[in-house]
Amino acid sequence: MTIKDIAKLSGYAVGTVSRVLNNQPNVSETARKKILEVANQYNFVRNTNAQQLKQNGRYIAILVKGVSNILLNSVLEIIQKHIGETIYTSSVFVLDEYDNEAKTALKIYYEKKPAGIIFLGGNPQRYESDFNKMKVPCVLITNQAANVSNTNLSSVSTDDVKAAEQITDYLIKNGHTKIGVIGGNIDNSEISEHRFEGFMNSIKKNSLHFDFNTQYQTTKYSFDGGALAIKQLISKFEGITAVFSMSDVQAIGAIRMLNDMGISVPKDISITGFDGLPFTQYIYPRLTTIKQFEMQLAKCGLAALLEAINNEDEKSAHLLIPYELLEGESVLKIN
Amino acid sequence: MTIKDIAKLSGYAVGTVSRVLNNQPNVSETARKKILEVANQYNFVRNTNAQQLKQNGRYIAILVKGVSNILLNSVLEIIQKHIGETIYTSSVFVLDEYDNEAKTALKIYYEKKPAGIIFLGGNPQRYESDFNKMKVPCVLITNQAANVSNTNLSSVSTDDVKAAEQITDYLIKNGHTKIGVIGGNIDNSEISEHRFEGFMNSIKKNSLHFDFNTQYQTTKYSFDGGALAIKQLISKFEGITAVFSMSDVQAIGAIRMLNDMGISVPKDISITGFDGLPFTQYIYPRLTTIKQFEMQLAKCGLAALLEAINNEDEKSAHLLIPYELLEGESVLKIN
DNA sequence: CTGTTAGCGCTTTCAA
DNA sequence: TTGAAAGCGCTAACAG
Repeated sequence: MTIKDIAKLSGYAVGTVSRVLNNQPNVSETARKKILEVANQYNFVRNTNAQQLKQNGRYIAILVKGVSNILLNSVLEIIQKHIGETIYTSSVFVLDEYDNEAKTALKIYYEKKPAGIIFLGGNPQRYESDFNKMKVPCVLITNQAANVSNTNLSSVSTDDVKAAEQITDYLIKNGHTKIGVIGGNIDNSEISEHRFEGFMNSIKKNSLHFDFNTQYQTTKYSFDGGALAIKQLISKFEGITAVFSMSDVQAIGAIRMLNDMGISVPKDISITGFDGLPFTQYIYPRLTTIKQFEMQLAKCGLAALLEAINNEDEKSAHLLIPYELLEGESVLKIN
Repeated sequence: MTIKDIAKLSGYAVGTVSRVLNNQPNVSETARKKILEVANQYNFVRNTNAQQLKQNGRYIAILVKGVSNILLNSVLEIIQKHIGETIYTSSVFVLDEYDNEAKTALKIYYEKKPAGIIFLGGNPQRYESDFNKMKVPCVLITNQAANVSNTNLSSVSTDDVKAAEQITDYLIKNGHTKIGVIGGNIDNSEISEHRFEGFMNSIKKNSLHFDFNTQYQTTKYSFDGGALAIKQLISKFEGITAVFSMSDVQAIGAIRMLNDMGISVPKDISITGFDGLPFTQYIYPRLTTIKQFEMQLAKCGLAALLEAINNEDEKSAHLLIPYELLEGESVLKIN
């Protein structure tokens, strides 16, 4: 079944069929009806390869960095659904933590000539030389990409700075002053940098003291990372009563490790997370954390990309999405 | 950059360039070298749309049902990586729980003319009329598809029956005889059916009594599903000391609900899960569960598909992958 | 409003 | 071993 067949069957020419299928004007109602009828009858579906070959630019590539990231997966699902309602087609490429997202994107860029690229997670702009070769609108979702010279790149992310500040405020309000931090490397992870910035804003605002060497533990964003980090933090930070952890998974890993060491959460140590993953609200103790809104991240991200695709002269945008502080059971009020 | 350009630049014709790029014979070493050199120099990448348009059949479609399923996501990641090492290209389509995977697959089938289709999760064969229209090898991963007339469909899954039997044996060995079950609808979920079959094998083998009405609670595969189910189970099944839950998420939901009701796991009630998701080993109590091997599911699944693609006359295969019983802390030895 | 046709970039015969 | 050329299914420009 090709449009040629449909043309023959309907008695019209391929041009007319194509016009109907693309909802273009300049087609009589009669023709439209007849052609649609035949197409439906034979369950006709356009060959996207041929279509894409002609009109380079009805295609959006989605790169997901870290499939095991539950947050990204919800966002992905929403985005795919919405793209389906536009004139664009899309497909998704899955990368693991160690892949170079810019390199992969570049390959796809040459291969498929997409109209736009969506990065879920990752930091493509870090690999400047590859990234800048792409002359296509890109949007980075969940990670922030401000301060980037490349005007192709928009970003939509949670306001990490504000959120981190608020949850730290919450710890302090509950009487904690000796707060340790579990996070990523603030020198090469934008996310960690922003969350640390927010944390420090709160610390300063409340005139507390913070010694990076003894109170901050750099580690991976994983259960094990959290487990390892808390062990070191406890041994080097005397009197610690609370931990600000930069992700839910690290917090969960830390809590488990504390349990294994005979230290109870929140009785002995309070802990907060970041992300608001569903499962954190089903464990004991329910985690006090920052909930990110997947729906908004997804919708705004896609909207920003489409905007950039359609308005050539549009500058890149950098949006911040609201968040919510989930009060769980992992923080104890002291004093 | 098209192969035409490469042809011009290298002094050869497009035909020769194409042959080189496809590693075909009948090309002189000189030509091969020269062309590869030029291609590399200009960072040439073939336009896959044009390629696919010609040779319908170097493309594998991957349908993922339920993105939030962590197990499927690991499997997906591995599969995509491996396809990259073959002559095939792939892309993934994400469906939610309520989408009809057979319908979606059929659309892709017409649109893209794939060489094969991989279903991660889902039960496409349930929608026979649509499913049977597809004359392409398909493989279903994580779900079992035996007893299916359609010889296009292979499946690779964990041996649910055996695994369920073994973990039930484990409960019984620990002194439990009053065991409730939290699972899906065994009438329309193959997975639930198999796991229940295994469970019953153990029950019978150990000459225990089981009353479906009071001891089985049907519910969704989700945290909330588990939470709701345990509540009902407890109220209708007097003397219950253990719960066989058909998924980790249901088990976690149930444990949280029990906590909220002041019932302790495993002190008052023992619970087992199924899937072996990473986070179940970082919570308290560590879940006793069945670990499925993503790596093997992925590799065998892809292998089965490629096999079916290459050997037209090959019958569909139905593989069972081993599993492992993870002994956590959610089961108490009684008696 | 409709039909005809060039050509997207590639692979693959066929002939040289 | 190589080149020339047909054509995959579609869109869009042009002619009518």
